[in-house]
Amino acid sequence: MRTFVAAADAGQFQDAAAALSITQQAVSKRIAALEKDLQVRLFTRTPRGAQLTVDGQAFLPHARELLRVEARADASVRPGRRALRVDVHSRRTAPAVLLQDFHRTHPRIELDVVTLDADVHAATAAVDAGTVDATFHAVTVPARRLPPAIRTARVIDERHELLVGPRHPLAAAHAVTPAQLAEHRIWMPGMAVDTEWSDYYDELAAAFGLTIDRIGPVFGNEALLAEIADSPTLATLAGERTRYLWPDSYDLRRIPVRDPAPIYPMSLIWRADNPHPALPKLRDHLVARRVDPPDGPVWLPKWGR
Amino acid sequence: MRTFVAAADAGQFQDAAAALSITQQAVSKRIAALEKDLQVRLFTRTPRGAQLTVDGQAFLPHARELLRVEARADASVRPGRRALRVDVHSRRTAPAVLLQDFHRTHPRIELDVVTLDADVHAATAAVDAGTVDATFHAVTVPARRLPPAIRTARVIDERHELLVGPRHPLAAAHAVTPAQLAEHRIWMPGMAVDTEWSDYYDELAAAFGLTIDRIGPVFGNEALLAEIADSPTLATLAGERTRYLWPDSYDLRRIPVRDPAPIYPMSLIWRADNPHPALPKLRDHLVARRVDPPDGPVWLPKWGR
DNA sequence: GACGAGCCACAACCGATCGTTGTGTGAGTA
DNA sequence: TACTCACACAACGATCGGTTGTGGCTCGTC
Repeated sequence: MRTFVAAADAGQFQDAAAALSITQQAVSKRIAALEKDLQVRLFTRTPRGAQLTVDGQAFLPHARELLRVEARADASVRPGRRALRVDVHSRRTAPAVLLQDFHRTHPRIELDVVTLDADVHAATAAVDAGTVDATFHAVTVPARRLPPAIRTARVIDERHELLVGPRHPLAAAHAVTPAQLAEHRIWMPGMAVDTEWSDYYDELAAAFGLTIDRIGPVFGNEALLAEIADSPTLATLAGERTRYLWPDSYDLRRIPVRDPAPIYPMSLIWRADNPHPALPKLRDHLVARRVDPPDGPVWLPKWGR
Repeated sequence: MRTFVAAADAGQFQDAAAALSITQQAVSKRIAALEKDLQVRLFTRTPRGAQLTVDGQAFLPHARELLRVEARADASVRPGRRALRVDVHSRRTAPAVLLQDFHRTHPRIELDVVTLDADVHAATAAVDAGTVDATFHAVTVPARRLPPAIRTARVIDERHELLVGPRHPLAAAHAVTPAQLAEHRIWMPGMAVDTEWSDYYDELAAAFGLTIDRIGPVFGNEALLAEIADSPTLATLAGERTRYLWPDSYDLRRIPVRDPAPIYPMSLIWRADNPHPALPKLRDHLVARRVDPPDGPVWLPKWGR
């Protein structure tokens, strides 16, 4: 591919060979092999050089694209100049949404979004070890108990919505208060114990007398949404910016939880001595995008106050 | 890359090897070579299989993308299942704009836009020979004088705009008539004689007593625009949907030509027995997009009436 | 019209590459 | 302790892909 592009650019095999530091014969062979593979003639050879055929013309942009993608793939992992690597705990929640927004406004910055499937501590350790450049998590411990090189900045205050089906008693509500939820069953299957999320929802449940039910097999979000759409009693909580997709026929309602609005605070976590040039840009972007303060009364967990 | 993706999908080298019809050892070698090249570990080997490292996770989507691009590159030229290949005489004029629109509404259809730099006859010959699937041109001869397998459909009726700089006497006009243009000099450098375009503009000039000036060296569109921006007398004609880009400082004006509006009629040209499945879709799309009839009085060349 | 220059293709050769078979190592398991 | 499973290492052979050498073609020039 590289040889083909070089030959197309040079207009003749000899110069392309020089540019690639190989012989003209090698270029000829490579092009011939490519043509044989594709079963198509890419150049018309003339005594003045080689000109692209129509097929060659059509192929050229694809070849260039291939080289671009290869360079990006390389840049994504090669030590020293790899893309900014950020861990999110799910590709559907606020951190992923904000990263997508960051990518839109800074399309030139190479970004790799990975999911380590780890809690705060393991993810922080990964940042400390340098396997990822940053992660988004709720920081539940004071700064002095973190590894010394680690820095955090609170960049997300995520409010909640109640997700219910059309037959649920709250289906028509414009907003609900946490106190109102006490009478209803909140279902959040698959939330593991002893994580930052369970800490948060346990404290929330205790504060407002909620019943948050985490039992039941985990069949994934699609199954959860299908169950909720169908049930007159089940409901679940989700972050305001969480991306859920469901068929129109489900007729699910997203109802803001307010007065007070429970806030799930999340921080960007990075290493102070990480020299990646894109890191401060991400931080600035997130700070600028922060909804601060959310309007109306809010509720925060103890560790977030 | 293919081996890496297969191994990542399988979760172990053995199954990937089976899927690729090679031995486990070969997979191991390929992955090791890739890792050595990238200077990064992509898998953690366990007695249960191989799991992606964070680097591997980051690399995987790029690897998949590379394979996709490769498949598209292949499909763009491989005989039998290549992309729909359409010739336009310029990437800036209406046909290219309409193709882009077609691509937006049918993103799944592989499309290759090429420029043969040929007149109607040569382009029609190319369609007849099968080097391109279709071309856009003004058809100046009756259907019976075309090769028997060739079909045409008039799909574009392009109106014109006058392009002038801020010091031109017509700079402030909301519209101009062809008759008004008789007093002004129209500059269209680089328009070769004995082509469909020169035929058209010669007839237009004769019909309204215009002075269309085709002399002068061709430095390209950018140079033309710069000259026009600067001149109080020069003007040029352009198709309504022609994409021109110029700096704001040029302050160029695009003034519709109306009463009557000179129409440049263009047809899609294809071979009746071309079995490419995307061809009828393109034709239908173009017919649906056709502005038919353009409102207000129009002027057409003899061969277009 | 002969000749040289420029460019690409073909042929012979040779070292590197890549896949194969065979074997070793380590972790989990009966 | 022995067995299984999965990956790594080693040796070997075919193929690949590069180089050098050469020939054919076209064009410009004398």
